[in-house]
Amino acid sequence: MAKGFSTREENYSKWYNDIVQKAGLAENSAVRGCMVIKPYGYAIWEKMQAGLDKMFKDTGHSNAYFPIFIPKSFFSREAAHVEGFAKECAVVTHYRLKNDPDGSGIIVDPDAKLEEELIIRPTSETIIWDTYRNWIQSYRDLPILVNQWANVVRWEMRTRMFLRTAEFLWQEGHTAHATREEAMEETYRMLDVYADFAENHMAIPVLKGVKSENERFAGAEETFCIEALMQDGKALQAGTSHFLGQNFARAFDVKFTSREGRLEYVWATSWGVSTRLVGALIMAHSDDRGLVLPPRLAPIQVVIVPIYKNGEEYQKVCAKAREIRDALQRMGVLVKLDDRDTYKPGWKFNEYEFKGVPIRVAIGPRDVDNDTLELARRDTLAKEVIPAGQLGQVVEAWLASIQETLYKRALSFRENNTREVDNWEEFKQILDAGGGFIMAHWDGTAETEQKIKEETRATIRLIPFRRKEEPGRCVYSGKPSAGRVVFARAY
RNA sequence: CGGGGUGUAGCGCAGCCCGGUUAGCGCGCGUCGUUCGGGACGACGAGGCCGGAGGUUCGAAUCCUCUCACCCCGACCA
Repeated sequence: MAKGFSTREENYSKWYNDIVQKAGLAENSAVRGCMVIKPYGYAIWEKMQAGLDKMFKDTGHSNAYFPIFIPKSFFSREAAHVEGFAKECAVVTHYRLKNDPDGSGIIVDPDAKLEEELIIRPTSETIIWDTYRNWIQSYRDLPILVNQWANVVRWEMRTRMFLRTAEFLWQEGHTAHATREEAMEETYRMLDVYADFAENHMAIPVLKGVKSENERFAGAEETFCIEALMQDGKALQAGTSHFLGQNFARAFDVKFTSREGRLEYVWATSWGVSTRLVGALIMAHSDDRGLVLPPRLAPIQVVIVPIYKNGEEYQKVCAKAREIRDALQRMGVLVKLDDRDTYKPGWKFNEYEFKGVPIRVAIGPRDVDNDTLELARRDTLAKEVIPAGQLGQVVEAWLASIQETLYKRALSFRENNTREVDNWEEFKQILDAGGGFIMAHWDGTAETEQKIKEETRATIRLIPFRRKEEPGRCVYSGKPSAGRVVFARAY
């Protein structure tokens, strides 16, 4: 185990914080609840953005940008929406500072009070639908398929790096459609995009389903989500896609003339994922030696560490190292040659290990003489000496294999920690003994869900889309149930 | 907002109960030398308004009062 690292066993949340800190992903800032995302952490987010952005474009969406400030009155137009977000909004009340007359510093100028306060967006439905009103008159103007990359602010009581911060980065898609069916299709489509991204880019298997009423987005008719299981047995909501019905169209009076000449309200969706995904990535794959990154999201896929005793060897080894770096680069591999003379090879091995770099190539004088290279893979920690000429094909194979191994490992973890439970005592016992997903019957009432939450801190993560028809009895109330839902303690 | 904790060098901490020279340790940092295939070693060196304000005292990191900040656990949430 790495020096100065907590283990998952010992203290899971300390382990998580150690990784964030030691891998150089982020740090706390001078502002409570807000983090500084450091270059390496931001590079991971950029890779996520790139992957998702392409998928959004491929499904017909365009990016746009709306203001960070939302007039308070907009916000209160949709009743459920305000209700849901009111408690965590930052509000701008003034637009000017001035020197304190008593000379002790700077104060808010009381004469610069805003006519109407501005909310710093916790999400952008209201300002976007206020704008869409002017964009939409006819069915010919539909659909509108827009996405925005932005920051949002939700004044959370308690925060955790990446998983919950007062300000976070995300994307929010906001679409407008002529029919319920089309909007519903879009809601499903984007959830599939998220699931595809989670599984194929992040190597994290996810469950897809519908949120219960309690967990539904404020202002939505239905919220779909993907849920992943973290290594400590807690669930993490990794993405949501909302069918907003005509709620926002009504609130902002967005109507269009249909093909049949009728004036109708527009149908809406919204969907988002955030920098929280970075937290999911950490908790899904990393081990007691540090971060483990799936190759598709690794800012550095291969690091080359030269080994040498003196200046002469340094020249010789680095010349060869530069050759292989260039060769890998030509193949499109993200490769870094760390030829710094200020750190020792052993130090670098550890450094890149806790940064989660998938493949390490070590090259020393012996390798140059024998025309070999030593490769090590981060997921299994296996080392292998290969002929230098095979580097390209081995790297390619390993990157694919690491991506696959991580997914399979995460999948088998989830399978081993998903249990069908029909007995209330067992339900509680499993939660206290490591958690995981619990598939249990539920009577469908919010009251029962609430009671279960109060007694166990577990919530309904989702009602699976595809669940077998299996009549049963609610694990808590014993009342009839049409099928199992997924319970877990969640982040 | 409730409960618990912590503020002493860049980071992690000791010292505080029981007040008394120049406030200490580890890591990190700088210079030099030896090292370099899994976090090297030695020598020398730099770095502190002991979170802030007030008080008690001949004397405060240490005792008292007040304040501010942050962290952890809850409630709330992506």
